Amino acid sequence: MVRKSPKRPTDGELEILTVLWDGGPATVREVHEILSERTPTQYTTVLKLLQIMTEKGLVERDERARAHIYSARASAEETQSKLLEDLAARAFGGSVSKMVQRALSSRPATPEELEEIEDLLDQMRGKPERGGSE
Amino acid sequence: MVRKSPKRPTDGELEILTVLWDGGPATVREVHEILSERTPTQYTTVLKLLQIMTEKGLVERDERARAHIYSARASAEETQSKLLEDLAARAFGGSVSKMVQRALSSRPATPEELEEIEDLLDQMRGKPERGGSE
DNA sequence: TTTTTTCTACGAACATATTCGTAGTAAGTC
DNA sequence: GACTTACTACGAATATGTTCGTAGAAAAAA
Repeated sequence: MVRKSPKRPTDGELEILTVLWDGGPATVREVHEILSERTPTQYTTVLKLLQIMTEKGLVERDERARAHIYSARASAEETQSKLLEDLAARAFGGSVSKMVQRALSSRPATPEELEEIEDLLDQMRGKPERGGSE
Repeated sequence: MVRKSPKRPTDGELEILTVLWDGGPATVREVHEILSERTPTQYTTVLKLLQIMTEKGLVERDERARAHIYSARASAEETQSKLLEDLAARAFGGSVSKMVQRALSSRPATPEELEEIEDLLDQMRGKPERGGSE
């Protein structure tokens, strides 16, 4: 058996996490309602996924009420960062900045977005110490 | 049956594509040799994957010699861009620039890298029209 | 020519993800 | 209390990905 690294969330899981990040803790019904606007799905499909995600530790479940309330265990920020790290490792030889460059060169951003990115760069130049992960 | 969008390459497929991008067209043996340094794998596993990738159109196969020669069908650039688009869609509400910002803020780059990114931004401000792929 | 090596094809086992139906139970309604 | 609705648990079918062994042919070596 091959030991896989912490494994990123699957597509389905990520969709659900997105709902939870956007709207906060929610019941199966609520998740299902939001989700099925985009992707027609059966109620029990969402339920099952949430149960699996609970086992995996991706979400937390509050069982006090009859309708359990699920919430994302990791923040959007953390998960997004991990996904990016993962993609960088798999497709960019581990180089986040190569990845950023590809992202920027293949898709022009609006002036506002450029501005924001610019600010970020300034900020990083100002204090090049470690801010976040890893 | 749900029609999925063009579907990104799987992990295994991406690993092989990376080898082909780096070293150019190669036989199964060559791919296997390079690959198995990182990930111990059986020869026939690589063979099978390459066969599947041929069916899927991810690689092209030159059968003139006994040992077939495989080459990546899409460039690294194209594929990387697609992977980024895909991740942006799945995890960043479709916003590439949000994704870039997350990538930059979670992982400081070296001054050289910052410089490169800076140049890219300048370039984009110079000509904000569509430049590249897609 | 016989033997050994190198290749491809392919089936099959196994793992993981996804989807949904059915069963059973608790809660609300009449 | 009887009936209907809302929920969870769970099994199972299906899809896809991954891994590898075996068979057979072609080529190279002896």
